[in-house]
Amino acid sequence: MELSERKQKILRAVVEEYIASAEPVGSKTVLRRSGLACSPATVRSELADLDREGYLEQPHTSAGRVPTAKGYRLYVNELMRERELTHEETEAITSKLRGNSVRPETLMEEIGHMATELTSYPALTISSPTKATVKRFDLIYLDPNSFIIVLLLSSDGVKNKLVRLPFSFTENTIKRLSAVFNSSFTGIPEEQITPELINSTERAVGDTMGLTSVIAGFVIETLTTSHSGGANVSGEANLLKLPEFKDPDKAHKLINYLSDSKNLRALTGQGEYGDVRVLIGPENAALELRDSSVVLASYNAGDGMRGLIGVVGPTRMDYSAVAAKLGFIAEGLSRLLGGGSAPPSGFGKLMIKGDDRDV
Amino acid sequence: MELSERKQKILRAVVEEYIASAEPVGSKTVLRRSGLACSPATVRSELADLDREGYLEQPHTSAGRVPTAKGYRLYVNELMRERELTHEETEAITSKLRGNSVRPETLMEEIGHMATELTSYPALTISSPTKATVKRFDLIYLDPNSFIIVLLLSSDGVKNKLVRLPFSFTENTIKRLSAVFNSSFTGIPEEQITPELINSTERAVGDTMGLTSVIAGFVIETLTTSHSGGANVSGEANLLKLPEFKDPDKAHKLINYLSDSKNLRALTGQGEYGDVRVLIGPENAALELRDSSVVLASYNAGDGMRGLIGVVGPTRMDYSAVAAKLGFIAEGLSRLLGGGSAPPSGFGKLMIKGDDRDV
DNA sequence: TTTAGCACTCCAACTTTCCGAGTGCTAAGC
DNA sequence: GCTTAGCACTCGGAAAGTTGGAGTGCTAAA
Repeated sequence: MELSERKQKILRAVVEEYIASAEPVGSKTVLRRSGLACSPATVRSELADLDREGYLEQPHTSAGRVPTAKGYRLYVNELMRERELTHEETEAITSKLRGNSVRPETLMEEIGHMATELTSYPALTISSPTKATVKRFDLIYLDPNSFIIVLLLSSDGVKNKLVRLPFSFTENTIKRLSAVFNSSFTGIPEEQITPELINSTERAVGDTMGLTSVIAGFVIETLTTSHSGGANVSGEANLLKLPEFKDPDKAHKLINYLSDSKNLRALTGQGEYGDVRVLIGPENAALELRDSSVVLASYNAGDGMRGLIGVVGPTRMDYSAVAAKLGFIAEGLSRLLGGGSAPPSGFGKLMIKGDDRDV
Repeated sequence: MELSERKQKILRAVVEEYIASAEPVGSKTVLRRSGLACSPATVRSELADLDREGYLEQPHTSAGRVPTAKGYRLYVNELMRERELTHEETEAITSKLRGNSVRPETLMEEIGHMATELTSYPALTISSPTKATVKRFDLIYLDPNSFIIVLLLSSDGVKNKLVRLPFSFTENTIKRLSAVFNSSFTGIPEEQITPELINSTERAVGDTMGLTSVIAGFVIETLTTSHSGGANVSGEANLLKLPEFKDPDKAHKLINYLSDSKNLRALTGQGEYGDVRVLIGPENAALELRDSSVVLASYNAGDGMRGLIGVVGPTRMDYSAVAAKLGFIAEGLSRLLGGGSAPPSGFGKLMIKGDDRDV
């Protein structure tokens, strides 16, 4: 059922006013904000309708109206005006991305901080799990007791480890190991590194000291840990400034929930990069997020990997500004990390996608 | 001036009761807790004395007593009974340290989590800055446009970078570069890597493509970033459960302060590893910490580096348990990271050191 | 020096009062 | 039929008032 234009205007006014003030919105305020040419009484009857239809609700009789999740949903899907970023904002983001000399360990953390700063909500970043393989294998001989393992992964990440052992070996052994590993452990996914493969490699090299299994162990560890993507949060303290979290216990529960990266990874969903997903209150699967909203933008992290950057806040969130900012960051990240691959058409136009589940 | 034994017992009872209950402590409660054989009236007059001498204070007339910073200080220095860790606690710590396959990137973070869990206060870890040098230098040739730089640092950390350039070079060039760098860039601190050195290296190799400066740039970056030690916090949300942080604003300020690693690094002080430092309320230099306490244990991170692990909490903190736990963790870490070097005598006996500044 | 007794203080929790913003309803007007 | 002015009503929340109990300091006697 379609809402009349006037109802839409009123709903928009209520949502935007509530987002700004966190106070229930009354008929007079709606009038002031929407600029409609009618009386408060008319607005009141319209408000009562929107209330009946489930878009608004009253904290108690004789209070103003507050949007419901359904109301926010309609607002986000149809009523929200696209927020243009100011030049300062785009500049801040692009310069940050450019300026960063791409130290992959800290990049996502810094991006998270930037998102927090820009939106003043806690920000989270999630790197999708990858099916990495080893692209190139090297051992660097140091001395009779130690060598370095260097792995170049299919994602172009480089991992290494210094191995120091209580017995000695020759440079030649290391060279031979390096060659054998380079031919038999490259290009295969983690699950194909079976005990049999390790055994046969061991025999092929004539290794009697267990070097092979040490090295294979590192390969497996590297592939599995790079497999489960990383996740982090920043700016949790910002929640405390919001009136909806004046109860420390509420804040505590949410922050706790966010601080477990397992929970964050559960937010990973399907969707093309370029999407901005908005999950409003009860649309969230997790109980702890049921009266908060999450906005997630996904980016192309190169090599077919997707990553997410998002923020968490009260349902009363400035969706349009947040979505625009996150979308822009994700776009920049895709350019930075995604390499040559062209972004999907419409990238940057910001496609807001909601959850498909019934509410 | 020495306190009479009875006064000491009373002070201890007040501190310990207040730590446990967070409520001002009255004369009857002191009596119950201390087991002294006298009447409440006697205790009252003693309390009044301790009040006059600055060890205790009253939130208001006709309330019980609360320890002052001076009171806590005396308690920590002289009155506190050493807390023995239970077998479960020591077991939890040692097994965690043993179980950890020492992935240096995440080790300190995990240790921080452990400290939070054990003490239920926010935990922080700080790795001291190092003067690292390059111990060994390698370039791995991949294809005409790319190679990997591998640096073995004096701290035995290994750093690497994949370099991909828009022009091509031969495997031989890379080999030559590797040899030259390995001889001229190893063993020297960052400040000796001057433009002159880079220029002369460039000439020596006959490099006209700028490869030398790319590589030198990475070396410098690595040495300077490993130079400024890392810091991190975990478990900030735990503050919210404490009555002293029921005001979200207070919690917000403190959490914000802690989330800036610059501020954390400012906590680094002198002292041998093996020390446990306790900073009580106003003893803290930072304004934001003035009504909180910080307990810091330092550990030997090997190679002459020191690291800190600590927790932040209200002045009403269970100092003896916290100090014991942190001390034990630091001890374990020292053994894990500090390698062969023997711990200073008395390690594990837990030397509590206060701040030397006047209060 | 200790202790019992007592008057006094003051917070915290609970009620009560009061105000105003905002509603829904009704009846008149366009 | 939609809109609007008028009006009685509701309800939360701030302000003010009330009460009880825990705890104190002082005094005088043991």
